[in-house]
Amino acid sequence: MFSKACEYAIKAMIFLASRPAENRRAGAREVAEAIQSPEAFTAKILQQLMKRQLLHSVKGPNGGFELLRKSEDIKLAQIVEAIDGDNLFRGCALGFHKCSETHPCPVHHKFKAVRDQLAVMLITTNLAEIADGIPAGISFLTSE
Amino acid sequence: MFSKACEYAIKAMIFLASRPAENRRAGAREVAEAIQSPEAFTAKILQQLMKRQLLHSVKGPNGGFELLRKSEDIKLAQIVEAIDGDNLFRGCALGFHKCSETHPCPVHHKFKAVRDQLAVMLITTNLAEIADGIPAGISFLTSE
DNA sequence: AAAAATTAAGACAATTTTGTCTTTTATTAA
DNA sequence: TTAATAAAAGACAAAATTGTCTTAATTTTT
Repeated sequence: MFSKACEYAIKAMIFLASRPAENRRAGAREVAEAIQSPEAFTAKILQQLMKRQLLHSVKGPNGGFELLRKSEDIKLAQIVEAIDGDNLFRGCALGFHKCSETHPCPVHHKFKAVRDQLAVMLITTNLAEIADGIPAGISFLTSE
Repeated sequence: MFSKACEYAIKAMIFLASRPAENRRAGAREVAEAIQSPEAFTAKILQQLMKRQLLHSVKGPNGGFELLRKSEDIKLAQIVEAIDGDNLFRGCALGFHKCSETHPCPVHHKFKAVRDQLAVMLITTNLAEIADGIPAGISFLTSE
């Protein structure tokens, strides 16, 4: 569904959002350990999330990354779009550029409902609601 | 959403299903031209679809590929599963193997509805219903 | 039987994605 | 002010996906 990079991005953002407000900032190494992802690759992704205005970073000792906005104001769609683009939830399932309601590919109508439901979910779901389950022990971010 | 290989597979199967019953068989070149895909790569995919019991092939002059079963009896899910596996419509969105209803990843409940809708659609949609629009001029299989 | 057409198979190549390493730059703390 | 820490940037490497080419095997037609 998502690229590996996007999976890491979502996990990283959830991890940052799930930390106590007074200590939200975390370094790339800490993030990578928490979400069990390759450190250097994760660092690249965190930089992409910065360029897309989702994260902010601080260099030097005690530096690291933190959410640029409140977790309530960051939507899943923004993270996905930052890394994978919006093709998954807006593009044609068969890859046609000119596929539309009036000029549909053979599976257009079948996929439309699914794609729209996915789009609505990604656009309306904010980080806070999915991150809050972690400290509460209701959902998990590692495979153990 | 799907790999390129899977897009080609779906298009190829739709193309074959959309041909008149008396002349359903088509060679790899003909298929590739019809769906505007690289010929040799497409031939490989047709071979995969054969191994997965979705196509049958005949060698020699006037040879080619044809559906092994009636288009009504071939589901989209079988094509997708043959090429990309079932991860898209059964796996965890964040890639966890141990993600489940009782041990959910942070986005599990949010994605469950979407994934299930996708699964139902893929499993219930047969080739006939999506291929019939092509000869009728209602849907298209090329970008022109 | 021979020639032509076509799939089958496997090696090879290009591209994209994923992942690593090294050097530089900025910031903090001592 | 210096040393330590951490992000920034970019080159490099590995793996997966996408795509090509060549040779062999099979079938049909003549």
